[in-house]
Amino acid sequence: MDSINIKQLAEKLNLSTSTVSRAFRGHSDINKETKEKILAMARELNYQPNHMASNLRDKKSRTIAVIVPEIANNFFSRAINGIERVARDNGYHVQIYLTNDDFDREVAFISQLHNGRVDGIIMSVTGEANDHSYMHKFRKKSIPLVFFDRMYDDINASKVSTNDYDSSFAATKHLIDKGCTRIVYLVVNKNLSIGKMRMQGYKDALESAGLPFVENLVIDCSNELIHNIDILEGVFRVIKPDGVFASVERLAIASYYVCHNMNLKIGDDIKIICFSSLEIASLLNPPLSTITQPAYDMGVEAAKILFRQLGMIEERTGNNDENVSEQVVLQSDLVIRQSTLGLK
Amino acid sequence: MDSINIKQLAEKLNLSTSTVSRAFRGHSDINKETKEKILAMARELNYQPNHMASNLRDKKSRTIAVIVPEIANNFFSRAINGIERVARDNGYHVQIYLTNDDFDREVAFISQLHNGRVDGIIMSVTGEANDHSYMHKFRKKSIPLVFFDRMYDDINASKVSTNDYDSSFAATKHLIDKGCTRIVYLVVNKNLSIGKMRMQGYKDALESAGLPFVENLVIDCSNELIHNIDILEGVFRVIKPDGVFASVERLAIASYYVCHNMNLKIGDDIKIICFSSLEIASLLNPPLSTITQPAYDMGVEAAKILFRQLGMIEERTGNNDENVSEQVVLQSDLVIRQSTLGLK
DNA sequence: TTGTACGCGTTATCAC
DNA sequence: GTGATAACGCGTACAA
Repeated sequence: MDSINIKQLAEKLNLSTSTVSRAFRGHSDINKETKEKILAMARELNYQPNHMASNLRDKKSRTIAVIVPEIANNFFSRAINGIERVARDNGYHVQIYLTNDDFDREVAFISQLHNGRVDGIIMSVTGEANDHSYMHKFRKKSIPLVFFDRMYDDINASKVSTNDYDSSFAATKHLIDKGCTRIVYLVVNKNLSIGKMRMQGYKDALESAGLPFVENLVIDCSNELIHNIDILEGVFRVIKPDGVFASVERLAIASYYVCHNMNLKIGDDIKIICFSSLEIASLLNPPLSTITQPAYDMGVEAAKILFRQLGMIEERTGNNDENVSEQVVLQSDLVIRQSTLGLK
Repeated sequence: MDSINIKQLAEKLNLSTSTVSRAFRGHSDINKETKEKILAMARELNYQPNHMASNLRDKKSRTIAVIVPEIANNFFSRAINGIERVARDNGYHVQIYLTNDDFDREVAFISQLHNGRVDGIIMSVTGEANDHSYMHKFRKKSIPLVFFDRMYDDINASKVSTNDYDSSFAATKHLIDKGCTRIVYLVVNKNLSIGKMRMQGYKDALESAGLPFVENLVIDCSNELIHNIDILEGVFRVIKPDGVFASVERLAIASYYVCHNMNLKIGDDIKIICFSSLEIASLLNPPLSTITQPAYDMGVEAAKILFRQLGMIEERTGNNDENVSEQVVLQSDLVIRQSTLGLK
């Protein structure tokens, strides 16, 4: 431990620690020359104010937490990219927490983070239907929380989402327009509000086209590829759907594997569309039609809201009420490709 | 700010702060009953020891930094996944820093992190050929550093890599075996040691097959898809290679786009193979042959080394020298798919 | 313009 | 088994 502290630096300069401190904070008046001298010496000795100490003093960690289900996932990694960008611009640091869709871990993270370690939290929740009233306990504390994409409706916090209902409606309608009549809806977790919204869009699109909503066509899947392949093989064999609407990317991927295995021609025998952030959707065999969410922008928006609540950015309106929670809805893009078109 | 501190908690219990502190640290002897009473009250008042204060006291942040070029990237996001896993198991927190391949940012991060904010650093460097002697300055400090995948050879630190040379040799040999004679090598940054290793494997494989190494067949690319497409269109038109060895995934992706545009049949007209962590390589059109790196495991290894150096894990050997830097080499897998096979 | 002194919240050391 | 106290490193009110 050969790092130097403010006291030692002050001694070397024959100055008091307060003066040295001032040189870094820029605050109070300080002689231009002494300041330069201090900074020069600091550079030479490679001194930097200890953050733990500074943070303890002004009760700010200059750090935010990002809690997500997983990171090896196009959507979340891009969102984090956006968050990091904004955080860095504001001089903040970003801590990552992965729940792996484990509710207990989520609770543990949330609890641990309310001890001054971070100034705010951005999160996308696990899908567990458990009681999440535990969060209320923390909502009363001063640390702001922003949800993005996956959220708990019953928690009062700022939220960044996309127009899931409209997108789902449009995607389902697209399948119907292309001639599908037996469209399965693949979902991992029906309890998530986002899952509900997407399913509602699917339902309503069916209805408005005069097609019945059949409970059996809603397929519960998991996060395990192997498991999903099992499930879908059964579904494709028994139900013989002519359309697949996957609420998340990995379910479309599983569908592709199964179709390839079963020699089903995607686009012809069965049309597939899904929510996805896959940048190479057009390179798949066949190119995959997607509802593309603005993942990066969602991260940026979520972070901006958080920093606004942290007072780092001027309020959007003249309103200075820090407790107002913002709701932002971004638009997804429906990108039609071969998987829902078939042979041209 | 309605969070409570140890003093207030102590008052409410008619105890001293030391006793309360002990209840949490488990340390010294403490009456079972008082301890329980304290923990109960703590739970009720939702008290948690302030980490800034604890950290300041014992000079540990229980936090590590992960510096990577980007996160919206299969390889890095999986590696981070592995790192987070190990960190969490050790009760550590993970901070993410993205350089976006900007050398200045890398330097800035490294500098900022040496003020007690983190206890250790895991990083994959930018490709810049600049002078990185600045790192030496910090190497002397006590905070441990572990490189993974992309590293600076001249910096003495622990390193986790894969058998890049062997993989490259094998991949190139595979192309040659499949009949390729004009194989281009696509690279983003030739200055990286990893780039050099991979190119050497390519070179040596050519040589051992009696093929000449032609400087013109080494194509410098960038990180911009649009730009790479431009470059590759020219290359494919003028040089007319029958084989492509992409040193990173995104260059293979760009090649796919270009081949699709130019109506080149991948696998037949031109064979493509690359380093990649793409889980859906087999769903591409055509399925992409890859050298698959154990990204997750690399993250795990890097983190384990770091924690070993932090003294969190018992040393591997009986050797207690903390300054010994470890070198770990993991094996990549060569996975042959249609992109290098052509029509069966 | 600079120096002095205190407190941020915790925990280890020492005394009782 | 418990309480008082000092110190971690910094930043600011106050004094000079």
